[in-house]
Amino acid sequence: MNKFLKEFKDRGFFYQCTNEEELSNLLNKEKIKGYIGFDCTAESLHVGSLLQIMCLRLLQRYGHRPIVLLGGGTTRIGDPSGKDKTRNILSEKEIEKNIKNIEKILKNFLGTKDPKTKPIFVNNYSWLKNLNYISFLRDIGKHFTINKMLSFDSVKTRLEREQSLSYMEFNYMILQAYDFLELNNKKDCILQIGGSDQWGNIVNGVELIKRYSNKHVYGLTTPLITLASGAKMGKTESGAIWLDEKFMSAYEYWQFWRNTDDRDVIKFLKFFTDIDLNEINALKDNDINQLKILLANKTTTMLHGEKAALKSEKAAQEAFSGSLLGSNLPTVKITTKDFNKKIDIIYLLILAKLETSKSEIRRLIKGNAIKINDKVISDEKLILTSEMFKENYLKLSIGKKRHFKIELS
RNA sequence: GGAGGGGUUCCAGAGCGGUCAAAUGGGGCGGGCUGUAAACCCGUUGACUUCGGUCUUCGAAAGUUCGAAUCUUUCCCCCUCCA
Repeated sequence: MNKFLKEFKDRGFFYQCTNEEELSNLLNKEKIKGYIGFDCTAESLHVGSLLQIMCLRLLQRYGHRPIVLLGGGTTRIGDPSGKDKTRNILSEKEIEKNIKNIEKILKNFLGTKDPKTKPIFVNNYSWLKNLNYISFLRDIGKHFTINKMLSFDSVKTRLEREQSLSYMEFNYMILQAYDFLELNNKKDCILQIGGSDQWGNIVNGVELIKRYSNKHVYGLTTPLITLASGAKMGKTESGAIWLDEKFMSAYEYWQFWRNTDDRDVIKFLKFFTDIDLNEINALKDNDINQLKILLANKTTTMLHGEKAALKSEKAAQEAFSGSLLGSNLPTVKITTKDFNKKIDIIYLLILAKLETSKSEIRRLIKGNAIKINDKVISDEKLILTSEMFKENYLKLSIGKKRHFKIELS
């Protein structure tokens, strides 16, 4: 088997392939281009897309060239896969903004100096916007039968649930197939990778290219990641795990990985780091907490850089082990002016925007959750005094996991 | 078009004139145990509070009543069955 495919499988990325043997042979013979499409509905990507990104990284590592397709056009339509309702359609401006930001994020993962494997970014709006309806129907539409389109899961579930499926959305799969054709024609792209929910869309593209150009191209899908706890990857109650400093700090990102379930650690090391598989196997019996730190460091480095990762690790050390005042902790500043108003502990948390509800803060205090300099605060009316500050800052903890440096300035 | 069922706090889902800020389960949050894990146990889960209470919530609006999530009317939205 081709080496890339082997590692793809060994890391657990593999779910289905349209023609594994042929693809393997081809990959042995030449360097190819492969693409993944990203939806631009949100301003940023979250951990849910990370597996796909890692696929492109792996491809790149084996000397192939990744193409990132930003769905500027298709986002204007909305993919019905996995949705039981029509999505909100975004404005042009929003989509443009999202695309720029998502591209920036992906460059963190796929950036390289090697011109041969440098990622190619394309926006399908550039070819979709000018499609001529009649010629599109004649050239492309004729290759799709309604009979088959109706048999796709994404369509079937909608119809079964009697949720309306607009003609616009119904066309999504054709457009995605057309994207592949376009990339094949213009960029000589012969592989599309995607999540298992994209299988139908991917196969459509492969078949369209076969019919239209009589060329063989391939599709590869990744499994849906299931966590040991049964929850969905990357969604916590407090929100998505964003791959973007703007929405989630490096420290929080680091913490997300540090808190991985024991049972998922090895799996995640394979999925989300570049660590050699032999090395991971050798590490298996190491202390599980050390492995989590390794995971957190590698993933954070990849996205936010090594400096940010190390800083996060340090901050975590300071926050969780001992009473050392953590200079690397997330910092919240309060002004001397506010301090002079004799603010109490409740107001401090509001002022620092760490909590929004006073009732909630009272509850936390009753539950021994609030600490100043590692001492439990039990008096909700406690006024901040200058003795609490050492060199203008104090450590404030909410629960066991949220630690902050409050700085007086 | 005809006949029914329903919209309740983050979710599921009880309540069907006062004792309802609303059972129960899930989730969240906090505490304990531990390893910043899992499992388990306990507490908590509308807002504000001088901790006595006060204010705002049960699809929307209006009404009946001393008093409504619960009754009436109109409106909006879902679902099931029949044609």
